[in-house]
Amino acid sequence: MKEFIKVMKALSDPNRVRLLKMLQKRVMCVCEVRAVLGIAQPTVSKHLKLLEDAGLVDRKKEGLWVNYSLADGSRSPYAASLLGNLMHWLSDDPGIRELLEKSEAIRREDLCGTHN
Amino acid sequence: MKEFIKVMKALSDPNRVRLLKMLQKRVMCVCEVRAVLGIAQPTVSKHLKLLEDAGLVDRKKEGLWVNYSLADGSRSPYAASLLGNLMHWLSDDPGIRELLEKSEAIRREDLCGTHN
DNA sequence: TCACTATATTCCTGAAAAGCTATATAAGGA
DNA sequence: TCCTTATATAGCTTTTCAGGAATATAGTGA
Repeated sequence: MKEFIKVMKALSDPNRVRLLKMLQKRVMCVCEVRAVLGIAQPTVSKHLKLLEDAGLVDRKKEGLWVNYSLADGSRSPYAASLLGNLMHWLSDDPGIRELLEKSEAIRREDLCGTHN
Repeated sequence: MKEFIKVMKALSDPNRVRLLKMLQKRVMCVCEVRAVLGIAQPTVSKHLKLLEDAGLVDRKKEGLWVNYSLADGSRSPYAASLLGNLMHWLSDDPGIRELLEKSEAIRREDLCGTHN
């Protein structure tokens, strides 16, 4: 039950759902997410940690960056099912579409070093 | 997005999930739920209202009682999918098994009128 | 070793939510 | 009409959680 609730809570926040929808398209680092969602960097890190604990996201440190990607679902059957559903859910949502466009236009090299 | 979040939030509480698992077996009134979950009657009513708003549960007033049942999913595709998954999810959970047994042993005629 | 930078952690604040008691509403029977 | 009873709502308290600012950690390169 605890595992199930953890996954559901992770999916109960709009910014975390947006994050997952973006990760469906490509791997992202923290500062890219920050730029697209328009929230502070520590907030992004916290969301990502929550998603990782729920088995929804994998992290891979590469040099100074940390690349986050959708989990394969091997850690939680609930996460696996929900990620599968999310693939088609909300694809027509205007807000999601807008975010995905913004996400495509962003390059991490342009973001980092300028501020944070 | 709002509809999606509403469903996920509704499924993020253990007592509401227990409630849905019980409703998989049979229709229940508020005081039956109260007796099985061991929480106050107003709390049960609030949970049920939330589940109804999310399209997960249907209510049908019959005389003095209100009978709650699982929704057919026609009001929300998210609710429909999740209810489908819930049918097999958590069926082996010890806490859920225990609740279902307790639920079977309860009759609303024995509960009501004594207190509330 | 020393700066620089991407990410994580800590601490705080305000809003949301679960729980309760007390009260209101609604339906049935006398 | 009055009383009883099942459920809903209001008001309150406590806990949880999203958000931000400030600080710590961990890589990288000079």
